[in-house]
Amino acid sequence: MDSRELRYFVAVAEELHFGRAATRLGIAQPPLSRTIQQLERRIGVTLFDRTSRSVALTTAGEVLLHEGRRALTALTAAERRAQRAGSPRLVLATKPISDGGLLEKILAHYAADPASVEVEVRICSIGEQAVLLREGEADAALLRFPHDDADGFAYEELLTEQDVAVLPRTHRLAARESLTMSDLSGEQFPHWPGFPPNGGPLVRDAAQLMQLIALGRTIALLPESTRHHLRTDLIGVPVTDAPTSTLAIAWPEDSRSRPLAALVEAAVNSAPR
Amino acid sequence: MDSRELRYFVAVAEELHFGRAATRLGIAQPPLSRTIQQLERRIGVTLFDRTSRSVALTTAGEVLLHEGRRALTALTAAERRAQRAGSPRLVLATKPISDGGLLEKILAHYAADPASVEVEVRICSIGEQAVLLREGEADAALLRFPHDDADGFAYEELLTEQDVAVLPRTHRLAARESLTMSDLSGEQFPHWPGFPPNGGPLVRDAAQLMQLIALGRTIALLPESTRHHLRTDLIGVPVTDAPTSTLAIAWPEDSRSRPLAALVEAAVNSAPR
DNA sequence: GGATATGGATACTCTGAAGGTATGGATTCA
DNA sequence: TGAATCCATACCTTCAGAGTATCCATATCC
Repeated sequence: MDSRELRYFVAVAEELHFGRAATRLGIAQPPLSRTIQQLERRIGVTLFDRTSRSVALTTAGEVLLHEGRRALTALTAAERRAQRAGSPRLVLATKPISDGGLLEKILAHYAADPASVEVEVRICSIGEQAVLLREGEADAALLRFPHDDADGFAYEELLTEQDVAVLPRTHRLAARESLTMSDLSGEQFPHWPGFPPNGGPLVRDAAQLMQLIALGRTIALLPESTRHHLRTDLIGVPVTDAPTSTLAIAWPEDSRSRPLAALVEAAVNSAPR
Repeated sequence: MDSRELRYFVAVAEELHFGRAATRLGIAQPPLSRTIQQLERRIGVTLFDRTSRSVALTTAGEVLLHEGRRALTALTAAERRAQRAGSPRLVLATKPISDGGLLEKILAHYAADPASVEVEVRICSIGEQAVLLREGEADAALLRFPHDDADGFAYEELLTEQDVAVLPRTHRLAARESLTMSDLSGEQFPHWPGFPPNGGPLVRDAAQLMQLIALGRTIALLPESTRHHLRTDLIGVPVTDAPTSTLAIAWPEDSRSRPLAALVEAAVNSAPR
């Protein structure tokens, strides 16, 4: 199959509207209609049930949307990885607050390796690391289980922490030595992107989250290590029965790059124990 | 990136010769040279070191070959899976001899499910199941670990067996009650495709293997269950310290098809214990 | 060392696929 | 019933991709 056709198909499948999809693709509507028809004819299945008023995916269309997206990201990933293969430099994707204080150690450890190359650290917004890794923009990423998803990646677990409640210092529970989850039952938690809305404010990055907590609009359960770099108007209070999460370094399963292997090793050696 | 360019690149990378690659692609050499030049220019890296006498992959080229092959199979897989999504039918890929006698049970179990759909069984030659699964030709495959590789697939282990030595009845060891690996040290084992040559005859399918064993040209270590359907001129002799192998059913990690889930369940329920 | 062969690059020509505009025809809605 | 919406069709245009002929560099051989 031609990747152009697939890109067009995905656009229509996402918009469920030929006109809008055409605009998004920067072409006129008629050639888009034709291309989709050609695609359907060539592969021999109907992809959309369309009336003159509505467009809906068929079962086959749903499958093609799902698998096709994968194929397209694989395509762009191939290109990006090839581009970056020339320049001897690693890109490490990480979230701003949840590196468990390990990031500096990892970089120092790795830099001590005489064969080390330059490491570019890309601070990502929430959930973005996996995308960067999948699209070949990054060589490795620090992920946090179970929040992040490592399917299709190899990974090494680095450290497991319990969450603490991050509260404004003015919060009624801020002075407590420790809390239990039931103490937090009435609280408003943030709405993480990619998760179902829970009534809380939508949060895209760490600074924004901290600001919202400071304003008393939400509170959050974050890994213990974040306590070391909280703003002065916030406080982290232990929660005895809080969930734990595990920091891991992940990389594309099939990568056989030496510098990457050294970086992973440095990360593992930087982890406690 | 355009999939056409990538296909052209892969052809040249595999042939390391523009003329041959062009022939293979069914086009003339000049447009191929131009397309590769355009690709290099667009992504900004040199993919081949070429003199007027030789063509060699650069590091970036190697990366693109590896990743690009993946992307192309993902592309064809997307198409095949979409094509097959319409017709309610499952394709199960398996090797001819190594189903552990389980295949019939699985099919019977599954057919008993009132919601079951037709199952096409594709008998594969060695190592072909993973390819069929990867390319979207099959919905599930019976694999044998550690011989087969399940990377990128989900799987359930079904049963573990110890290998027996399959010998011609005329073989000097054929009458023995049992053997050890050291008894077999002087024997000629077959050359499995995809493995380094070991001097033995290259074997592509089961019938061929059995024939070669009967002729005394080779012997093989095969799962115990194959003893039930050996030719009468062959015999399977237990080997006390032979390696074990595990039969598993594998499927594309991200498949969410109901009939497939039912088939997997039937397979698990068909397995001993 | 000159003749020959090999193999990728370049110059040019041409065709068809991809894109554009105009419009048709079905459905919804006021 | 008329207007609006939206996908399909008809027809035209353009440029990317394919072809042929040829050049140029290097290896090979007598």
